[in-house]
Amino acid sequence: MDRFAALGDSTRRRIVGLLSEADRRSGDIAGHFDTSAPAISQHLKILRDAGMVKVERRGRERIYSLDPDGLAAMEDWVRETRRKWNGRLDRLAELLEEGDQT
Amino acid sequence: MDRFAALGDSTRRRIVGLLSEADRRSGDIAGHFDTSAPAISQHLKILRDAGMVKVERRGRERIYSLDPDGLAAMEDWVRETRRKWNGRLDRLAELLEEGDQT
DNA sequence: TATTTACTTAAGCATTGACTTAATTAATCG
DNA sequence: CGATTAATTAAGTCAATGCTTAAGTAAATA
Repeated sequence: MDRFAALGDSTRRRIVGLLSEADRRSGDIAGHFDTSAPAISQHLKILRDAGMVKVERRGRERIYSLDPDGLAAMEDWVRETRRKWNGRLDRLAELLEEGDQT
Repeated sequence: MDRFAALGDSTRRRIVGLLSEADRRSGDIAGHFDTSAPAISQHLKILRDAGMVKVERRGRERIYSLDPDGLAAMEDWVRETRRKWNGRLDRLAELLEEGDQT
């Protein structure tokens, strides 16, 4: 599952939101949801595979943190899409000015 | 299906990419893919419902265009997530400076 | 007006995805 | 060591998703 598909799920988006505020233990994350711990663990695996979060083992706990590279990749896509869109508007404006003979 | 789920599919992301470059007829869009026209039509409906694209009827053609509001909503989520993440870094830097007694 | 063109909607099917409970792994504590 | 705690992996279920072909709608054209 790629980054976008991973964020297509609202639970996973909320997890990313939680991790943007602070690093958290797996159980801590699960505590924010009504679903079972295994379900959250599965979501975390998907986010890990998608490069959106990182884990660090600490004793029997696993500390999850946001992977800024994953977020940056998202930003890149959005920015590029926006850039192309804006470029069209700019070209349109140029055309209008030409016709205008200002 | 919400905006993020809609963009979770790579075909739909490519459609959005195409529309960021230019408005296009339904058939024109379908021509960029190997899948059938009905499949693309279904994707377009999902993007429409998610507020990512708009349609305008012109004779028997349908002209699709990117809905910039939909893109803006995406940008908002990404920006907010980034903002919180950066906020953490800033607070960390402050703590380091305090301890530093510079 | 009959036909073609552009596109969507319907129906059916295979796959994927999210959830559950049960079982497993691994670290800590009495 | 045996029990508890933290988390993951396994197995199974059910709904949702994406695709296909067939059928339907509506505008343009011969």
